[in-house]
Amino acid sequence: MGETVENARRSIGARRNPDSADAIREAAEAVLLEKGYAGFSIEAVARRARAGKPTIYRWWPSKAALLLDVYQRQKRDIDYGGTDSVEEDMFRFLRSLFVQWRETPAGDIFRSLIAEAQSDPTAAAALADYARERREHRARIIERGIARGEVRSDVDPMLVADLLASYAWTHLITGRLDESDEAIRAAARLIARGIVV
Amino acid sequence: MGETVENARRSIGARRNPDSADAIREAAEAVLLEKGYAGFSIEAVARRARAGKPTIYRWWPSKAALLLDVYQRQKRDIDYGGTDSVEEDMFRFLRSLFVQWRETPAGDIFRSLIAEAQSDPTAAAALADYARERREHRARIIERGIARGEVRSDVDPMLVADLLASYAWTHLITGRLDESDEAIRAAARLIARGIVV
Amino acid sequence: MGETVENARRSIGARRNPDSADAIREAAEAVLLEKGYAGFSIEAVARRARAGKPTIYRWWPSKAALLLDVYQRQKRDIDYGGTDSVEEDMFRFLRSLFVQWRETPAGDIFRSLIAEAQSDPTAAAALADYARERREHRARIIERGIARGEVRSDVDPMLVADLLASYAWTHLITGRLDESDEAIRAAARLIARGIVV
Amino acid sequence: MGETVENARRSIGARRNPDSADAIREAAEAVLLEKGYAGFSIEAVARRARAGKPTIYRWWPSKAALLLDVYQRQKRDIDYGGTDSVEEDMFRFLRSLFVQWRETPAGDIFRSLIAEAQSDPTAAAALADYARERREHRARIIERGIARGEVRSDVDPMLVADLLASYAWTHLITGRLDESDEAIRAAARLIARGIVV
DNA sequence: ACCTAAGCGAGACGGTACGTCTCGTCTTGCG
DNA sequence: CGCAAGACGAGACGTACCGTCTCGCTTAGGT
Repeated sequence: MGETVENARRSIGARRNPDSADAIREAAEAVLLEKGYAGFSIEAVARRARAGKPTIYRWWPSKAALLLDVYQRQKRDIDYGGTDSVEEDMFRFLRSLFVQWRETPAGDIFRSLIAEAQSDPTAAAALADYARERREHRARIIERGIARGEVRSDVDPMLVADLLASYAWTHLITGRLDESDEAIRAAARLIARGIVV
Repeated sequence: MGETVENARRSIGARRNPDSADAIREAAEAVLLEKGYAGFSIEAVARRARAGKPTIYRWWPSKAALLLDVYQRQKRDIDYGGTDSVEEDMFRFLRSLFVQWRETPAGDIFRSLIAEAQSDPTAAAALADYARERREHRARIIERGIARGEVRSDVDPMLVADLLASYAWTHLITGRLDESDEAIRAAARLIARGIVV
Repeated sequence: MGETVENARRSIGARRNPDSADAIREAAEAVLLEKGYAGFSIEAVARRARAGKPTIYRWWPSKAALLLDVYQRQKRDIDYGGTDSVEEDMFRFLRSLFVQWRETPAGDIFRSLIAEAQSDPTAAAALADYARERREHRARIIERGIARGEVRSDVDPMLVADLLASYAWTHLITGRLDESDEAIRAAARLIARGIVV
Repeated sequence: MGETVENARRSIGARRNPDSADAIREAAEAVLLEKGYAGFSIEAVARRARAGKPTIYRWWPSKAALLLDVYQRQKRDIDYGGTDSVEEDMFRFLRSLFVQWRETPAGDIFRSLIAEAQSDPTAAAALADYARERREHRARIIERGIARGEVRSDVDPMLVADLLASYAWTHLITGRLDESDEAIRAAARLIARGIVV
């Protein structure tokens, strides 16, 4: 999986060199991990990847684009439950997300992306798109609940997805990913109570 | 309110000059408003306030400290309800916060503070402190509900406050402060249903 | 000679841009001339040259290096005589140096360099090197005198060169470059008498 | 003599407090010794002396004034010979000066004063005055030589004094105070040969 | 015995410069 | 034409001093 380039990468002609792109993504992730968002600069990534800065700018127009790319590359599947209980499904989703953010670089990367989005409109747009897509995806938990008659039919699945994500995001950006399973379950239960028939 | 200094501010002896402090706070707010978080630098604030950089660093150890100061100075009271319905109280709190963030500089300032906290640990600590204090304050809505028997006594008021704040924060940082009253009420109702007896 | 850059200088690739180097040298000289050593700062030079500070630091590690460069760029040839009389050769050397220091920026630049060397060890080293090289060069006047039998063979040419330079330097740093030809010749004659056979 | 102030110095009424003046002079000397000219700032002296900056500015209008004061306070007598040989007298003077500059703070202080004089006109004037006075003093060595018939009567004593001082100053400012007695004697002999009958 | 005047330590003030960092752009020379 | 390399103008970073200011205190000398 694209281990560190040893001697030197060169151009492979008039087209994008996938090795370079990978090296840059890996370097970005490594820098983010080691130095955090504060030390995450295009300079640092280029140095680390032994890549020229223009090569980065050529393919990722902004820091945000690189962050998003790295985040999606890094992200693994989330447990969306699939039990016959919305509470259980929501609990598993939240716990799974908390674990992933806590134990892989994904959390730091996503925090960086959120930070970047507060000043860079393109990052903001990308983040908004991504968030909507994820909400839609998570909304299926509720839709399934409605379908099997567990959840009231007048509940807006997107609103519930929004509440779930909000809870997770806010814990991420305030450094509270260390919530216990009980605490997470309590949140899931509270929301579940609000929506079951 | 913050009239332009005419000739020049000077030292007023071996103690802090409140005029300078005010001028700096005002300049910080103005820069943030005009240039956004991306253009918010100590240099820019100093230039705008006609203050020396060391004067800023003397009293605000970091950009975060200045941001927080400006935010608290800017913040006005929030409607915490006080009706005999937790749903109504929560709705009023959320709507009032959305309005304030949308229609005053407070929203942009708080977004900046959140962004800053993702890279600056002191900002993160300050933000966490502030958030906890606010949560405790908002939890009273629920405590009142429990006291009058409207809310189940096994509900954790801090968890509810957390959910409320999460909803608001996430809408702030994803640029969705334009939710309709109906949407906000739907969120409040959902949570309320989950906690009433 | 040093026309003003019109639109903007740019990078010309991964190598030094001679235009920038020249612009910086010219700006340094101009600043030194107009503001004197007290007003000679890297900031001021960068401003004047419309160059970034890092560009200056990249090529001149210290103020001293820039000063020395400017001095050598500015310096023109000195009359080292070449007559058949050491007295006449020494006189011409001294007079030529006094004239140059008095009538061109070289004098002020060299004074600055001496001042800088009193606090900056790298400047001190550079100045010591330069001084030694110049002494060796000037010592040839005496060596020629020894060769043609005019000067005693037990005279150390470097000592004589040292005395000559000392006389000039001291007059420079105490603002006594306005010595008459007679005064300069008297000094040359005194030293000559001490060394002829 | 002027031991470290223990508790605090205070005003002693509407007149200069000699204790403060002494403490400042001592602090100036100590700072110069420990940090060198580069670290010699009014701030540093004030800190060291536990004095207010205005107290320093009140009595010494410039860094140069303080330096000169400290130099004169520090300076001890020089051996002006008094033998019946100008060469011996000049040698003793030079050696004595080299030793003093090398082994006491005087050398560093004087270097600083010379540096300061290159940018500060008041320092330059003070230095020029001081130098002239010292030259006149040293010229007596030659005058005595003329009086006893050892030195040619057409020799200008001030020129000889100038050459002597120049040799010493230049060695001071180029860090060559470590000349051997032989080297110093060679210089004295060369000049002596040029002036004896 | 009171009052004024000036010196004192202290330290904040508006500034300028420091030397370093990163930004995003540019151009080269190789492949 | 892509690539590594790295220089470029720009400008922010946080720190050190600059020289000035005002404070609250102390003391001496004139009233």
